[in-house]
Amino acid sequence: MSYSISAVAEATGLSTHTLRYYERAGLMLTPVERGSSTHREYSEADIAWVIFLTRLRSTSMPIARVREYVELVRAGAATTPDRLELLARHRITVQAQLEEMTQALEAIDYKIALYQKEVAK
Amino acid sequence: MSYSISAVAEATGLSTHTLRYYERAGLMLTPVERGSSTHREYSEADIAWVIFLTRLRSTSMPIARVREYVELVRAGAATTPDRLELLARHRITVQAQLEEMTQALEAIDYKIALYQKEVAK
DNA sequence: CTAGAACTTAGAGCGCGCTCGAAGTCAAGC
DNA sequence: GCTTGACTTCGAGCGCGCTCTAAGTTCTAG
Repeated sequence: MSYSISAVAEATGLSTHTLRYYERAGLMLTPVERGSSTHREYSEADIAWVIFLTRLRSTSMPIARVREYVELVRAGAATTPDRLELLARHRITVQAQLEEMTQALEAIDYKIALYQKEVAK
Repeated sequence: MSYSISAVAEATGLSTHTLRYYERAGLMLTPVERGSSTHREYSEADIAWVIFLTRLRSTSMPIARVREYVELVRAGAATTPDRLELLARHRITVQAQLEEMTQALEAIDYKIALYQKEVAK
């Protein structure tokens, strides 16, 4: 079973523009298949990868670093330790972001509480 | 007691460039005082505001929306309900970001675990 | 008093990550 | 077979948020 680019766009929340851009940018594990036509045919595995990709992006991994990671994957099993390290490093930044965001949420909630008290008067 | 721009930069982690940029962009509650010279003299309140500002920014509130908020604050107590709504709306996006990031962390941890198993072999 | 570091303004420049446009090709339904 | 809308490539354009530059002024230490 394969999926059109618009189906994948719908499924992932990315635009078709962005999907093509990611492919051009070398972020796919392999170029997407074309079947008999010139149209892209995404496999389930492609979609799973795009979704993981968006996880990396949503935690602000720069596209260049995603590409590094992709290149390691393409280079085969020997790069597992490098991939591990890349992800472990990224994990640290995600943790930091989570903490920053939690702090920010507290600050916002504090102000909200003040304003609610004020409005309730 | 007042603080030089470089002291504030140090305290907040922003660059002096960024601090001036924020002021120009209308993100300060009032323009920073100049005392007897042309140099900025930040008050404690200014610093507290800059820090809150960075909380909004670190949760991806666009500068234009921060400015809206600032303008409401400047407009006085009558705008409290509007400020409340603005922050409440923003809170929703912060929650969403937190959830997205938590999901991403899980995905990353899953891969890390796989790689660790692989490496341990 | 002087040297040098820190500050000033205003505008230009930049990096990132898309996003769009143009011009053309292809596929599905009538 | 034809129309209509989705697809193709590839380069240009854009919005955001800084970041830097230049040229000049001011503060501080010796």
